[in-house]
Amino acid sequence: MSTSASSLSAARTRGIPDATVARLPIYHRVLKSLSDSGITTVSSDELARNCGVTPAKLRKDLSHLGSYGTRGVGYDVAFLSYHISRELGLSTPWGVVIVGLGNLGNALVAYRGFASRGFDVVGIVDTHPDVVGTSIRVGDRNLRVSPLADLEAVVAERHAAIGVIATPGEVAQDVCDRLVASGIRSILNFAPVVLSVPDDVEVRKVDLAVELQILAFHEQRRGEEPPVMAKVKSPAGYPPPSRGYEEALHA
Amino acid sequence: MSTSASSLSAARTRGIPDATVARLPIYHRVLKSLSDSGITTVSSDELARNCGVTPAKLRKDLSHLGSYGTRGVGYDVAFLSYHISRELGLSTPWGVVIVGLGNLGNALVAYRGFASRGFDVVGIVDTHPDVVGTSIRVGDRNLRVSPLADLEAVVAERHAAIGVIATPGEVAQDVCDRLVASGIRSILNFAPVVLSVPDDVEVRKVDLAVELQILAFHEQRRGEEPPVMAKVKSPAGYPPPSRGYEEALHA
DNA sequence: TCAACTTTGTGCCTTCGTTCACATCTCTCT
DNA sequence: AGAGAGATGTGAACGAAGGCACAAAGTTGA
Repeated sequence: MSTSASSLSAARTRGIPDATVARLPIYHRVLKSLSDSGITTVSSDELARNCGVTPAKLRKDLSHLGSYGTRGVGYDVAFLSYHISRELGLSTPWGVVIVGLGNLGNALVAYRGFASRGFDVVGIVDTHPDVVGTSIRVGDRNLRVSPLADLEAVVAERHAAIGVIATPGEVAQDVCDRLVASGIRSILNFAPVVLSVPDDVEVRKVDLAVELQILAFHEQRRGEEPPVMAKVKSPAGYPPPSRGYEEALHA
Repeated sequence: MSTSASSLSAARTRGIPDATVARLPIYHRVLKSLSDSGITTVSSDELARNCGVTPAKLRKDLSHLGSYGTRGVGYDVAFLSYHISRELGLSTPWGVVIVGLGNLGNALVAYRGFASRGFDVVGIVDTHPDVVGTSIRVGDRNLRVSPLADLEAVVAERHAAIGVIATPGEVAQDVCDRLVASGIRSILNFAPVVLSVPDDVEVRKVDLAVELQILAFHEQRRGEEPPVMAKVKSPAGYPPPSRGYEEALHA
């Protein structure tokens, strides 16, 4: 599956398989879409098609939450949507602190999908003098960018529950350690490094280059050489010409 | 794992399990890091620690590529790194076309990790008159932003093999269809929609909100209520107060 | 009321992925 | 040269996830 990784050892929680949990947000989003279209009832076949999964898988997933469907009819869209959002813990918004305000950090702050799905950006942290102290519009209010030194205070005072790391790789572990020390136990990491954290902290990772490399693998395995890009040709032996190493997401 | 999903039916290719393929890019990156540190040999224990996996898993993964280690010694960093990059198809750079130049699209274009890991942004496409025609620095040269109408031509003439969708959800399926029609068979989708594609096209998906929701699920299941965010309280019945629906990544 | 039809929920089986444990091979030291 | 230590590669056991097929339950129509 796409770019993600969990470091939390507790594989499944209260009997709901991880694979199911990973799909619930999709179901939730599609249900909301259906609801907005005025549809009030949907069958597992129909819903599954919209979610890109098989009907059997969908029904089994939903069966882990309880029996919220009606045989012979299907699922009530609003009812099912509510129970999924409840299961996902979206009834109360979660505070999110974003660390790193480079290109990616900016995109994250501007991303309106956060607010619309139960998350609330309560803190923005960076080190660069040019941005620290400036005000950024997020949602319906303005947020002042805090210096890295204030990270712990921001997390504590604004009750952040989730930390997002959008910094260069070199400082990601430091930021991570400080987030953990501040009490954060859920981290979304965009930096291209493997973070080490205590067992009770969950880290999910999004790595754009990794996604592309997985695509490249399958592309290559289609039996074709990549469309002639000319220039660079693979070396006869090893090692290949080394490219610049670690590149950061944040400029 | 990070937000990703494969729609390509061919689960495994040439005997290398999907789960292994998904980890190879990590191994490759860590090996490069070790190499840059002057380390020439590494044991599976050491490498596994750096990659955040167990030694047994690492060894089994590598065994699918061949026997590139030396018993009693470990792996030659450069040798192993080369074979992984070869397996991933990174010996020749892949052309990437990015569609959508909003906040996220901009971050992607600026992301130097692409160029450093075997990918080459050969095309940037958008619809907005303000950006179409402007020049953007990507890597060591400038690229002119093409209008959406030229998508097919850009893909064909510049030999793009991978398409990246960073558009609002509403137009993602259209863009996807046109990418596929242009011959693209590997797509990385950042728009919060499920794309439908022919069987021979692989789509990987990155959805930030989904990642956060998975974190929220586990956070909730730690037995604690989210740190008091005051204000919004969950409703007694259903449905919950509906929030604005589909939000796009691209402004 | 009853029969035909629709759709869920789930038991079973297969496939995929992970972990364990150890045989095998290499290197080092005496 | 031989013994001991160290690390890989892998068979086998285990566990998680996916898919099939059908019984159970509900609806519709006569």
